[in-house]
Amino acid sequence: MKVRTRFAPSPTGNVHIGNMRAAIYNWLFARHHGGDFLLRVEDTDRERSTPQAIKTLLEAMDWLKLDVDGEPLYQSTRMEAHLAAAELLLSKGMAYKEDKGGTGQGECVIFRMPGNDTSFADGIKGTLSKAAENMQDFVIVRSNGTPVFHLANVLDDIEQGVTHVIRGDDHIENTYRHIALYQALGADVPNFAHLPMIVNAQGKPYSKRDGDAFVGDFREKGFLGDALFNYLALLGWSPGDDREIMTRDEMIEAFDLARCQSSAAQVDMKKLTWMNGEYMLKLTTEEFEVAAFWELEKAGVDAESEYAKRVFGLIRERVKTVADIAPMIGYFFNDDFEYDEKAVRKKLQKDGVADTLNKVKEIFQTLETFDEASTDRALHEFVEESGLGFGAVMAPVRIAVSGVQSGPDLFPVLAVLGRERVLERMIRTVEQFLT
RNA sequence: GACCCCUUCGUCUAGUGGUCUAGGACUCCAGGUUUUCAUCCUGGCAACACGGGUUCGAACCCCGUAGGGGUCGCCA
Repeated sequence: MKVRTRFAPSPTGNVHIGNMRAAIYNWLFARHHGGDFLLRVEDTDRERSTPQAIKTLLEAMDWLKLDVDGEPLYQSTRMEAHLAAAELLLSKGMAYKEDKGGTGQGECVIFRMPGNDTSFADGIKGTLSKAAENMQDFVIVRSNGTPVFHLANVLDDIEQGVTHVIRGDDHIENTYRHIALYQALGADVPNFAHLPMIVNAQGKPYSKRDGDAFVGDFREKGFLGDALFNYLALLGWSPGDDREIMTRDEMIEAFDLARCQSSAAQVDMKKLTWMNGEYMLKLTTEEFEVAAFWELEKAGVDAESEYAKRVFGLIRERVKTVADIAPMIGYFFNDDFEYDEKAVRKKLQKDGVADTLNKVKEIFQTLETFDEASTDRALHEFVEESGLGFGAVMAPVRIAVSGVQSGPDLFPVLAVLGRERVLERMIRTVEQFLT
């Protein structure tokens, strides 16, 4: 039978990375087996399920390149079928109505647990079981007449022909109920696999306060979709060898539920950042330029020029995230850049620095050409003649033209900025800090 | 409280009875290359939760304890 998995989020405007990882595993599993990966939008909460929220969800999936087979099923269109099934269960005596009283809410429909012990083979955790006496009847239709999650979820999985339900392990308890529902409805029980949760840096479940846990946040922080996908895929799963940076095809080929971890995993931003850096390196020059362009647009800089492309080339291999780009090269586009206080205090405001900068300025003025090779040669000569350390010359010059003490190779930076700008900045720096 | 799940370096993990004085990656630290910055290279620190069994032999099997997490009739 063809494998069919699904991702069934409720669109609330944010997609938690725990959910998104579940989506990734469903996708990987389906692709590995040549099956279908389906989407079901559980939009029964009309308040929160706005068109905007659904759009956000689809964008997140698109960003991670999780392509869906077939049309998405919107749960809100299935209410009649859900209620009809409830009626059927009622008529067979498998469910009953009850007025919970007190609140005067009216009668709800309650599913009657069949009273037998249940166990199932979880694809990740192995055999799980629960005794009948520990399972209670549960509500499937609210007193206001709307179907509850358990009913809707199971019916829609049946409708979509889902063969493998891969979801968070907070659903384990629900699974016993769902199995009873499948059986009561005369449907085949699918295979289940329960993923451990993703926790915050304190090892606790993510809460609203933690931030950091929504897919959109990672995008805003400058991470690449492919990198986040790779990172999340490896958070709770490993191919069994030492591979970490893997292509989609490699991950699809190696993916196996049995190799998934059954304990919770913590997100490590440092490792994600490292991995993202590796992916930044893999970007083509064009892809990098596009990313850099948008970052600068966001910062209000017009970066559509040959000059900008030269600047991008300087930092091409030294950014870890796309968010690193703008702050690293702001001084190329803005003459009123800020000076880093610490850099000024430690490297600039020292005896002799004014002298050094003035001399270097004079040297630069007299150079026949002002390019990478000539400035390089000239500064080396100056270092030798003056007897100053290389760092004692380079650092002040760098801070004078960029405001910071670290950055791309200095000589190319000088060349791209051009003689005029370099001289202006050196003069201004001396006036501002050294007089 | 009841029921269920989980437990290898700080973190992600490899490991399915002997090859484990426990391997890799990220982080961190120390050297080195680069007469700037970053990269890069080499090395180092660092773990089988605890206690009992079973076995010639246990990180791997069993039991217990502790700790963490989840669920507990109208959220999904």
